[in-house]
Amino acid sequence: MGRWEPDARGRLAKAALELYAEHGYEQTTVAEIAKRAGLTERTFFRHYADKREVLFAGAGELEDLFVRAVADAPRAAVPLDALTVGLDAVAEMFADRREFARRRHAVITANAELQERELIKLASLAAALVDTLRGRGLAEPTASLAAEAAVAVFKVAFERWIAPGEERAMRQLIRESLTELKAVTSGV
Amino acid sequence: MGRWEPDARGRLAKAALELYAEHGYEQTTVAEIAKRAGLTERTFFRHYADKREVLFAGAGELEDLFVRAVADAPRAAVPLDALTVGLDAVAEMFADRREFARRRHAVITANAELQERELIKLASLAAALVDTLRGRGLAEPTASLAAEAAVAVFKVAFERWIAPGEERAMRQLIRESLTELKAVTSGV
DNA sequence: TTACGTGATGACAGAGACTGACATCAGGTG
DNA sequence: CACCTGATGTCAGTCTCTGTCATCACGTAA
Repeated sequence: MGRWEPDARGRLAKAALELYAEHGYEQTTVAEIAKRAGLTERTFFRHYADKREVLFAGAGELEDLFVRAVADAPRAAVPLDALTVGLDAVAEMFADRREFARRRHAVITANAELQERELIKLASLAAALVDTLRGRGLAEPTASLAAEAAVAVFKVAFERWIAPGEERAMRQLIRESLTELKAVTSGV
Repeated sequence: MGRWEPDARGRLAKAALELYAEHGYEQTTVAEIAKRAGLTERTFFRHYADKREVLFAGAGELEDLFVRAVADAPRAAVPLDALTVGLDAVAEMFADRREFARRRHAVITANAELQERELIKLASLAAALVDTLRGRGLAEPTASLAAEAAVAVFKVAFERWIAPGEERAMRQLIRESLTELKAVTSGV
């Protein structure tokens, strides 16, 4: 056995989600999270930049996955179709984590600071998509608008996917949201 | 003359923007802002909920203006046209404040925490637009997608409007961004 | 085996954001 | 003149987050 219990980072994330869910984000102190994980407050801040970031460790991977899928989409694909390839990749990644996503999202929805962090992660995703679309030859401001549209579709589809009782696959909800977006922007 | 210098709130906002621009947001303490405004730190927090909010006092008015314009758009107007009425109202409100908007936006762009706050203000705007569109009879998720699209158009047009050397009116940039959005979502 | 470097953690002090409670006091009101 | 009100000041305290130094199991090389 090593000197320390393994996976300190994961233990902190687990303790934080539990405590945020049990007592609320604001009512939970970092010292409490660290204690439940068998560590000290100082060590928490070595693993996570701040008290919010502990809920968003997976955002980078989601961004990488999305971006890579868009970049690898057929060169002939129209921007929105390339973005759809990325959306499908994200849907697949989430597929078997619906309950975890529900718990996590309930915590975030209950607190404005956490929503802010979620929004900037989505903004970062949008910015990365803009770069990728530009790399595919799309000009501004079209690239920004297409990226924002794709993120909007993701947001809407995700919220529907985690709605209580919802059982349809995220991929299907993404398809429906894309269709709705096309309809509403075509001025019907 | 009254017991206190007038417009404490405005003095705090002015001092904060100046100091954030001069030394950066993080390097500025609330005590310094209060001192420049001739007040104490405690009084700052009576006027603004936190150190960031002092830059976003106008967000509520922008939201009200936008929402009211959409609500008052002709009943026959298609969602995107109603939203365009709102965008035009916002453009008019900004018209004579381009230099102030540039200074303020430069401060926000330089700091992630301030960007988070900006994003949640835009999310609040989007949520208010959803309510308004629902009031006009639009169903979900179409209402959410239309609102997100309108906010995306605003973001893109605003950024172009404050770009160095840009002199075109915001209304025109909004028109162009709307056209781009329609093109990209129609799959061209 | 011994000496040394490395990396994850702990301990501690301190700055700064934010809050609650109470004090102050000019101006209005009866 | 007594009283109330509202904006501000003062002070103590909690919590987030950071810098710095100490600790110590483990791996590596002489």
